[in-house]
Amino acid sequence: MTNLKNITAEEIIEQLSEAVNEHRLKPGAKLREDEVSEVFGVSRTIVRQALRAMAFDGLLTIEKNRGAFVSKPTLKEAREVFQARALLEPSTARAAAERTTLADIALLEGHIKEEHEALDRDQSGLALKLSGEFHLIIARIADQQTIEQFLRQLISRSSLVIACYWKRRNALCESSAHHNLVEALRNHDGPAAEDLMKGHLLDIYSQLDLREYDEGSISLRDALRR
Amino acid sequence: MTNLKNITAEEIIEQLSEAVNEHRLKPGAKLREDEVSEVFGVSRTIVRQALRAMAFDGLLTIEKNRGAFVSKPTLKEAREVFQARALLEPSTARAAAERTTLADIALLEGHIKEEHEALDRDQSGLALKLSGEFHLIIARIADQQTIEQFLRQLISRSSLVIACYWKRRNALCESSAHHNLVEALRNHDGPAAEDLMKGHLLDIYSQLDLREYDEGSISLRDALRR
DNA sequence: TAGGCATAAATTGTACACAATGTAAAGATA
DNA sequence: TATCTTTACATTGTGTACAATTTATGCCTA
Repeated sequence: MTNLKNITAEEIIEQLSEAVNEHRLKPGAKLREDEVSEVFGVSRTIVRQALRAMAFDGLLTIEKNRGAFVSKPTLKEAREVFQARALLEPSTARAAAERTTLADIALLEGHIKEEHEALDRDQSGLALKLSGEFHLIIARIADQQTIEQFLRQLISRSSLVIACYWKRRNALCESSAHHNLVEALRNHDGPAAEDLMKGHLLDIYSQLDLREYDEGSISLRDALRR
Repeated sequence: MTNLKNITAEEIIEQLSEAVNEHRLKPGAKLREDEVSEVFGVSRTIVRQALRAMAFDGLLTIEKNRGAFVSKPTLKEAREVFQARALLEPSTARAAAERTTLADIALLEGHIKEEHEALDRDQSGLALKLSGEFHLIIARIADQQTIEQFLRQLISRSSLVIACYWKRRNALCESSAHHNLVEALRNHDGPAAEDLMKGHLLDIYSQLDLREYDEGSISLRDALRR
């Protein structure tokens, strides 16, 4: 991959996170320290730093003496992630609307364009990553670094949720939600941006299959008893 | 301190975090790896794990090749922390109200009692920590682990903000806000809990001195030019 | 053949040595 | 004296060896 030496932990985090967000690394996948250190040409020390950092963001789950795995959100976690986003993002979009510049608009539109192109090429993973970045940019426009950090985690975890619970296997529905949001931002219409974001999140949420299934296997015995 | 061996990184995080939350470790304080490892009787490897973890929560700031310091929130960060809390906590309090049990009430009242006792003994640091835990318990009652994690960070960082920007040096004002919140939760009155929490956070925020001061020193030259 | 036990291999966890860097002290020069 | 340089020291960063643990393999027994 990147063969130039002096690869830093941050670069590994960047690349691995991207792979997770694009679903090239799927929930449950194991990341062996030796393997990663070989791929990037660094020592295990650096790799461990990177894996730990990603675990803090919830992207990986580290099981003691067993290793690092791409996290598999439970149903509860999946719901919580979108509940948290529902609290943070609409207000943030409203705040962003009041500060949006022309450069911001251009950036957002560029992202939408790339996203569409990715979808046309059936690179749904890439499209998903770009879609997530779109939401992050809005937090950046709002100039809310603290919330942006939280959102970065939540959006990455959303990607895991989508990997696990998305209803239609084929395509990410091509909605005009992002386009409408950009319009609201362009017009500095805070309330509209807030409403659109709220609706957009509900829209995504509704396309997840979060029905309760038998979490059990606690009661396998019960399940077999007729 | 704890002399029994096999001290784990988590225990170090726990103890150091407590010290920061109680203002026994003040913003700007340096945590040398050797010193910490001596105190806890563990190797630097473990200490480094702990310090890194705390840095992720924003409690410490690690400067490359210089070490770990208790974070000093900037004015902007201070505002952002409370803006984020304002988005998360009121809704969480409302959700909590619908699920509060008698055991929860007892727990919260116990906390309030301890907090008062600490204040009576002039242990304002301890009171502050207990006050923060009160807010965390509400998130736990709401059964929102994701939000609880974020709040844990935000509340710790609030403690740093208070250490840096609290107006009156002497006492944490003895308000009845927590007591009123418990009443709302007891009555399963979600809207009331939400409003009380919103007001409570504004109340704390208004007691911070977040006036813009000359962040500069960028322009020392300008400052001296008459 | 299935299950359990012992052994070997693979993998992660930790300590430590040394390298890289930053910091303070002493000396030199003007 | 003040400022810059050099030197020595203190502290953090990284690679590696080894310990602890888990996982896989083969063997034995019922």
